[in-house]
Amino acid sequence: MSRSGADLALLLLGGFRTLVDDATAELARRGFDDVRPVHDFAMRAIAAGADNASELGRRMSVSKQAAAKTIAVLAERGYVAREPDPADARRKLLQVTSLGEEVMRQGEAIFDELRDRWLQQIGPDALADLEAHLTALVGPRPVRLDAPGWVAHDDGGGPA
Amino acid sequence: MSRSGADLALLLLGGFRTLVDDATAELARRGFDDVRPVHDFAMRAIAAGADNASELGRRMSVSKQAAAKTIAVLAERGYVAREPDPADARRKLLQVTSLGEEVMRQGEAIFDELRDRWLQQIGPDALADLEAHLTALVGPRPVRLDAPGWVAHDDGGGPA
DNA sequence: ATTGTTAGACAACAAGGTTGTCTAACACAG
DNA sequence: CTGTGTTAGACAACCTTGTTGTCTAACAAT
Repeated sequence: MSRSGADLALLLLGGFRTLVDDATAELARRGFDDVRPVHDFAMRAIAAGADNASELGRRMSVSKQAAAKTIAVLAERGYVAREPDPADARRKLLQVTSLGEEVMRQGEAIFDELRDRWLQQIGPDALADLEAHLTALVGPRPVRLDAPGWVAHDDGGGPA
Repeated sequence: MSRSGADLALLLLGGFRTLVDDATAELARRGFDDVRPVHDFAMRAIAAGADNASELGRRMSVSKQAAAKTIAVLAERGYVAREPDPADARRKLLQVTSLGEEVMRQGEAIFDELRDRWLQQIGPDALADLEAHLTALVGPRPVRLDAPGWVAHDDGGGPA
């Protein structure tokens, strides 16, 4: 019964990965095989007002160089456009293209469907509790999606 | 305030990262500043019987080359030792050193303390529920800790 | 003995991150 | 207007964790 703290961590990671892997697979099935959740996340930040690389970096708690790399990929694949900012010649204005918006729409729908499936499995009350408790525990920390070298151990059951 | 599926994913990631970041920081504070949770995880697998690179790769659902790289790091830092296997000249026997065992011990203690803190915050019942539900939702999938970009690489590379 | 499988090493490369350095452009004194 | 500081973005070197591909040595089994 009594689980270890490491199990808990693994469980959370497992939940996250289950969701994300399924979503990515489904997104690929729908024709977008070159987008990852990070990209979606970045597009959302751009759409929400982070319209230049430095700002995007700040919002994602990542260096501006890292942000620039992500943007380069996104631009290359046609999900965001870059134009010179008329108001500041240093800046390049970012804009999510209609293709990018389509990805965000589909991504959202897929994640919602996935959540719905969970809802069916454990019931609305349990899911609401889970979310509420997690929210309380995580607190108001900025969302970072990076992190080289994370996880912990398994213990007890042993990796199957 | 019905949340979106994406929020749920972010919440799970947030929970995981909270735990892991705190644990890594605490481990560093205790003198182990060159170990990451992945390393801990690998050591545990080794201790649990994955005593050669190929087997370790299999258990961690990762290529044997990736496993070999991790082992190289672990060996370099003195957490595992490699000796030739007398029974099979191809193999190199892996063994967690006493230093490695110390890390595992500390890591376990830290994670348990962290879980305890959560327990204090939301109560034993809520935590038990959270774990039970997550377990049900994640199902029996193998633990993978990889994922650059959080998801499938369409194409890993290799010599052209 | 030939044939097939496995372990491990080496190499090239992907994707995401980090610093550091540099230039162009802005902002704001004085 | 000019000097000084800050900011945006680009470029480059490098880290980490992963991926394939290729190769040799060693084992296994016909």
